[in-house]
Amino acid sequence: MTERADRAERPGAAARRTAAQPERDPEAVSRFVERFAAQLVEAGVPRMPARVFAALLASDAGTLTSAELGERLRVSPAAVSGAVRYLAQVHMVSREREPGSRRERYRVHGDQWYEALTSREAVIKRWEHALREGVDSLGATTPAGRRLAETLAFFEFVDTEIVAMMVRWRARREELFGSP
Amino acid sequence: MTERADRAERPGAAARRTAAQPERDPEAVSRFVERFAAQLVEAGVPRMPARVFAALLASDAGTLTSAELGERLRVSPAAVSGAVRYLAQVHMVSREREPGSRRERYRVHGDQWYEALTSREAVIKRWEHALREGVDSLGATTPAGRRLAETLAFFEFVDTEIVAMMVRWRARREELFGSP
DNA sequence: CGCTTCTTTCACAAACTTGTGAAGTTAAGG
DNA sequence: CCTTAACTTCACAAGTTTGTGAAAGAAGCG
Repeated sequence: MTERADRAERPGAAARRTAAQPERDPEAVSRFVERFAAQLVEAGVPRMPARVFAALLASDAGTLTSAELGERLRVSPAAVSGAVRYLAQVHMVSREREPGSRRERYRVHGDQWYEALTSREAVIKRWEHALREGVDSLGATTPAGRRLAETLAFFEFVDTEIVAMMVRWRARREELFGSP
Repeated sequence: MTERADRAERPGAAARRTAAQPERDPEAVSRFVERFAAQLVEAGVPRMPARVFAALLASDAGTLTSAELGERLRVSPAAVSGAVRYLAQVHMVSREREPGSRRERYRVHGDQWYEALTSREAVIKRWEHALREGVDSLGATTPAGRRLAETLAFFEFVDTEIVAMMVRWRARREELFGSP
């Protein structure tokens, strides 16, 4: 990826923008969405969920309807549906029904998704389980068994550390951004 | 000379098995390898690299040659080659040339790979970069911009925390397992 | 109630991944 | 030097994954 500084905007633009715009410069938003989504994809998130998620992140309200998502990402309702199902399953978004409309609204929990992402509780638990089995069946006193046991200990350590870390984060966040 | 690896054994364990096993019960090893690999796959690691990595983890010496890997996993040399290239790129294994032979030896750095896995330095750095761009182009004072800024702050926080955490881990590890 | 609007499900085609055999490359050992 | 063992690269076939259009399924609103 080369340096293609195609800025659609000049410094003044941000100031000029006023309440009239439903979302700021769709160009810029889309650029961010695609770039951030690409990074998520590299980290192992399936593509469409990554794009949907990035779009939600970049929305002012932090919520979008299925229709809005389809429109912004230029994909079919079916694709949105699938992506949202995935994201809900891994707790990166939640769905809310808007009372008085059959529209569904998807929301990124600004302050929860990255906690989920970082800790990956379920994933780590399964690793630990597999490692424990390995230690048992290879024998805790064999060189390989010892290696597995150490790895297991590491993940257990991380588990507890992350809990503490998130506590510190919430404190720091308050300090930086004020109370939620 | 292929079979001189994997032999630093304990008396008790050796008694239960027949003395001449090149690796402990290949059945059990293979079962662990496939199960652990499956978990890695679920976490986003490509299949063959995951299997190769698990096989190395479960080897007593912590190293295997390309030929040994191919044999244990029942795959072609080409597959091993590709998998190893991937793993080396993400620093989960390193390759060493055995002097006096054209065999290459792949090693899992018992105490480094999970550090790499956990911190995912490069990945997080790229996320931060994408987020910074996003804050800039959406405007730091817009709601969406603020959300991105907070996410960015979180990752920066995690960066520094993880460094400290790994220091604590090394201490704990020594305490649990003695010096490296 | 039934119309209308929105969402989900399903079968399938296109696009991408993976692993293979075979040919190519490198370097040890005669 | 030439042979040969060991690994790598390449083109391609098999197998997945993805996203779509079409049709069916909810749910407000008249």
